[in-house]
Amino acid sequence: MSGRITIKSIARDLGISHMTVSRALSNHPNVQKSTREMIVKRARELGYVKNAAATAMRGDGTRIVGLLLPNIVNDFYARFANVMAEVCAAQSLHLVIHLTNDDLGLEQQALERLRELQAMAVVMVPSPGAPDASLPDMTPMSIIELVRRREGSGAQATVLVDDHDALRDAVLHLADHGHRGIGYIGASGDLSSGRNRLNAYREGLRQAGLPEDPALVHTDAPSFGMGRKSAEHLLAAGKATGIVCGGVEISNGALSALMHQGLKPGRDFAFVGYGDPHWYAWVAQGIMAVRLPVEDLAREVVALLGNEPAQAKETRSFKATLVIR
Amino acid sequence: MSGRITIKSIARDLGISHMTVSRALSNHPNVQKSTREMIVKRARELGYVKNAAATAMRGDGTRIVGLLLPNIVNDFYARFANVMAEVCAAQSLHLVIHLTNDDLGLEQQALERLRELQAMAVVMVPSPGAPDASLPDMTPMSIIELVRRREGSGAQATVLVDDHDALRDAVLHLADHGHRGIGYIGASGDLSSGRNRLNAYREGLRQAGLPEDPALVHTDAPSFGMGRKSAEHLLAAGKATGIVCGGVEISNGALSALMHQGLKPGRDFAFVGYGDPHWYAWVAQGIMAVRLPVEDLAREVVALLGNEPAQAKETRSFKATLVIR
DNA sequence: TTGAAAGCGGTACCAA
DNA sequence: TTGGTACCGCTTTCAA
Repeated sequence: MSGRITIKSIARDLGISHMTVSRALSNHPNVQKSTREMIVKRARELGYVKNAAATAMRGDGTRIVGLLLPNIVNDFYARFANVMAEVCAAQSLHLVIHLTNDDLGLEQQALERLRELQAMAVVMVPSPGAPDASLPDMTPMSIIELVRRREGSGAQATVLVDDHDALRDAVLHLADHGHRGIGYIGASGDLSSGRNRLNAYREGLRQAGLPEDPALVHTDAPSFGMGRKSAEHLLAAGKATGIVCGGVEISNGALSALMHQGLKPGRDFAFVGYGDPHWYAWVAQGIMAVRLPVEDLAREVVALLGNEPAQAKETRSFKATLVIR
Repeated sequence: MSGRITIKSIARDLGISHMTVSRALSNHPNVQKSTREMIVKRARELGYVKNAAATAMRGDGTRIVGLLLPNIVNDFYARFANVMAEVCAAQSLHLVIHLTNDDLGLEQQALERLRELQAMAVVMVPSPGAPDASLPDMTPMSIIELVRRREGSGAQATVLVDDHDALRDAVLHLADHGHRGIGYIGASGDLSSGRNRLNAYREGLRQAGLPEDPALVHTDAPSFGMGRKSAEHLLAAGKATGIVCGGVEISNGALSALMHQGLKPGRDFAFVGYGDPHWYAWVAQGIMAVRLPVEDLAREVVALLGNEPAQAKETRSFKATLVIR
């Protein structure tokens, strides 16, 4: 028996109607017990699997979930993807990953491809910047925004990190330890998350009774390179004795600038990272960081996958915590 | 206009045959210029995308590639997945990720799901252990094995790391620095890669004129936990002054055992990791490691994706290098 | 309990 | 240059 195994090929093989085979393999009641057993046995022998394309064509939906991340090397995104993959597998969902590199064009391309696949849902970290308003809408894919919120995006739900207190506490902690020049490197205000984090930093300064010095604040489209460059500038300017980061890639970039100059974070220079890869504990005396609730985020996202697009737009957020080292 | 946009709905909308629409949107020559322009314009307005399921049903193949990895948190796998995702996107291939957790059952499940999707190819790191021989074969998906080779697997190709020299050199380097109790933690012999790495370690000992002490060698199914436990045993036994690792997860596990005991790798204890996450450079004085050619592996794998299953089974390997710190 | 027909969205093939 | 038909694999609906 060659070629792909279908219910029809099995039916031909057994000399019966393909409908009987279909019913037997879909656990429909109206099949004689003996017939069903024979069919199930033969199907197993032949290694039959249902053709997902045929199911999709009938309008029964795919079990495909898209995941759009800036990259998957960053510890935070990797861990998120890992949990997502595990939970999706448990529900026999397919996880299709696309990397956006924080680029609107790549993001748009990925969404289009997912629409071709008829993905049932897309989980995405929206890229910074304003997308072309004339783009076709993505219905009927339900879209869940992660970590960042894009205004007027038509997303069904948003799952955010509430990092306000953790970032404010980071500033307060550095101030408590005598730092007066506390720099901030974060995302620009394209997305609300960027603005919120900057506000948390400012509130920290205010509560510590420190003035805000614009020279100590760097904001732009977040990336590893941006974090590194900003940290280099802050170090060169010499006004800062500590840095608080507001972005996972920024954090690694800024850290690399410090390490490159031979500065030991926590000893030569105060540093609070954003996102807490396990190895932060092992660098120098351990690197302080804002820890993100990855597991909570992922589980909430998967829980939302089942929801119908008809539901009201929902926003959930989970608290980040400051890890002091 | 509601519902999903199809060539038929567009045809109805324009009062023409769906065949003309199909031709216009597939760049067939036999369409009048004016007609084509009108169709293309309308399709763009409506946000038409081709239905991938319909294409698949016709037997034209999907553009889906499966990727099976033990996990995606480990730096090596994450970087591999990242490069794969980038290259796949450039060729408008869909990358479907499944995590196996090095478990044969999960691996088998993932393969079955991918067969339902009619994935054109699967790239997989085979799990340790012997799979049930009675399992249905996976044709017509072409399978590419990564990093590990499973004997008699029916894979179309295998892309390996040639780490022999790097591991041997690691042992020689430690011996040069006066170490006589050099432990090894690696995978057991289920897969050839495990055996090869152990052999490289042995050859290093031989060339260094050191005897092999079975108490210094730990091999088992590779995992973070196995690496950590093995390292703890080696440390407790007190015969080893250095450890060489033969596996990416083992390496992180063993390292965590050292750090947990407050030992500084490279100062209190010699340590050679396997796989070289960028932060290895930042821990203690920097951690020595066998660096894997991630980029080469990924590009080779993607190059092989295009090959027809008819091709002879091909094996390519890329050299790892020892990074001394 | 079983079977036959129709349709999902495309394209190859033929007819006009 | 256009249009009609049939088919891919599966299930819903109706008929036997």
